Amino acid sequence: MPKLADRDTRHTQILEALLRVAGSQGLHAVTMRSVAAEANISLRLVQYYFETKEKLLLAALDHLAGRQRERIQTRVLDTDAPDDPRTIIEAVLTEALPTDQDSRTFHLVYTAYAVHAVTDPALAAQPFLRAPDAMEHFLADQLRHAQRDGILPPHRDPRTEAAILLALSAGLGTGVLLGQRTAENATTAISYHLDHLGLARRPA
Amino acid sequence: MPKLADRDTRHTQILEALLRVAGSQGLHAVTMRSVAAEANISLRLVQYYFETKEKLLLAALDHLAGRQRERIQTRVLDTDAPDDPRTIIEAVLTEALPTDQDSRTFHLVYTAYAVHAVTDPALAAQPFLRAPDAMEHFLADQLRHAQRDGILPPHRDPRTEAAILLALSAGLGTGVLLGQRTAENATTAISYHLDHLGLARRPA
DNA sequence: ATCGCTTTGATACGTCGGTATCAAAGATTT
DNA sequence: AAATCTTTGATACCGACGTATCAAAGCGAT
Repeated sequence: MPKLADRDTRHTQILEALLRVAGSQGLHAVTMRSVAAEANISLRLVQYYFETKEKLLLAALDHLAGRQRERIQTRVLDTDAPDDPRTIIEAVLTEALPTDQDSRTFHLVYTAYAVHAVTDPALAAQPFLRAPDAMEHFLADQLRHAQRDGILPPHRDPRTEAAILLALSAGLGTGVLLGQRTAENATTAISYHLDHLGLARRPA
Repeated sequence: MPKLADRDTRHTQILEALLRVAGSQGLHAVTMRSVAAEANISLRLVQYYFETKEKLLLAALDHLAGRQRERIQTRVLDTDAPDDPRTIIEAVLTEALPTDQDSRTFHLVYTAYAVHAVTDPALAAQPFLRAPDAMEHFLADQLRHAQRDGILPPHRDPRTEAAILLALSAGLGTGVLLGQRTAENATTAISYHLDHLGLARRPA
C-alpha cells in the first residue's frame, strides 16, 4: 500500500499541508499532528522528514518565500510590457496584495512569522528581511531606470521612493487581509500613487 | 499583608503586566501564570479579576488602544502648531512608529492581535478595525482642511491620500519593528512623502 | 533475496496551560 | 460585630503538544 515518494515530493506535500492549515486556521493551529492529518499521513512520517517542529516551520517559511517569488515573476512576465518600469512596479506591488486565497495565506503566514521573529532570536537570524530588502533594491533600480528613460521626474529619490512603495503595499496588504479595505481599493491606491509619482509608461 | 486595591487599579496593574510580557517575549508568552508572576500577584487573583484568558486578552487590547490614543493626542498637543494640518499629520504618523519601548510594544502586540483576528471570529468581531478606520477619516478631514486653506493642491484626493498615509506609516512601522529599517529612516520617508504631496505648513 | 529506505501504528512521557475547587484569612463597610 | 469583598495557597484535572520508542511491514535496488 505505501507508495514511495521521493524526498522532495514528500517535503512539498507536507509543507503545502502546513500552509493550508496555517492559512485557514492560523499559524497557532499548526501542530505536528494537524499537519499530518491535513497531509493524510501519519504523525510519525512528519517526524521522519522534519525531525523537529522548528525545522518544519523554517522549511515552510522558505517554501513560502519561494512560492511568492515565483508568483511575482510570473505576474511580471505575463504583462504586456515586461520591461517597462511602470508596468513592472505596478505588477509587483499588486501581486503583493492578498487578493486570492494563495496570496492571503502568504500574507497571513508571513506576518505571523514576522511577529514571532521580533521576540524569537532563532527566527530573527533567518533570512527573513532579505526578501523585502532585495525587493526594495529591485524597486529602486527600476525607478533609476525610469529616471534615465525620462519617465520619472529627476527630483524623486529612488531609494526613498522604493521604501515608500514597499511600505505602502505592505500596509495596504494588511488592511485588505483584515477586511478593513477591499483589494480594489488597494490597487486603486497603488495606481493613484504611481500616477502622482509622475511615473509614466514608456511610450511604445 | 494583602493590601486592597480597587478594581480599576488592579485591572490596569494586571494589564500593564500583560503588556510587559507580550512586549518582551511575545504574545505567545502571555499565560495566566506569566502575567501573574510579572504582576507579582497570585495566579488566583488574575482569575479573580479576569475570569478567562479570552476576557483578559480582550481587555488588554482595549487598554492598549486607549494608551495609544493618549500617546498620539499628547504628541499632537505638544507640537508648536496643534492646529496646522501638516504639523498634526506628521505628528500622528510619526507617533505611530515604534520608536521607544512603549510604541514598540504597541506595534508588536497590536500586530499579533491582528494576525489572530484573521482566523479567530471572536477577535474579528471586536472593534479592531475601528481605530485605524477612525484614524483614516481623521487624516482625510485634515487633508480637506488643508485643501480649503490652500496648502494642499486641489488635484489630490483626500480619501485616497489618507488611506495611503495610513498604510505607509503602518508599513514603515513594521519595517522598523523588524529591524529592517531605522526609525530615522522611516520618519525621513514620511516627511519626504508629505513634502512631495505638496502639503505645506500654514504660514504664521 | 538481501539490504536499506520508507511508512504506519500504537503508545508513552513530560510539560505546559486554562480552568476549577476548597479552605482560610486579611481588609472594608455597615 | 457581621457581612462582604479581596487575596493567597495549594492543588488538581484535563487536554494538547512536542518528542521519543519499539515493532513491523512494504517497496526498490543491487
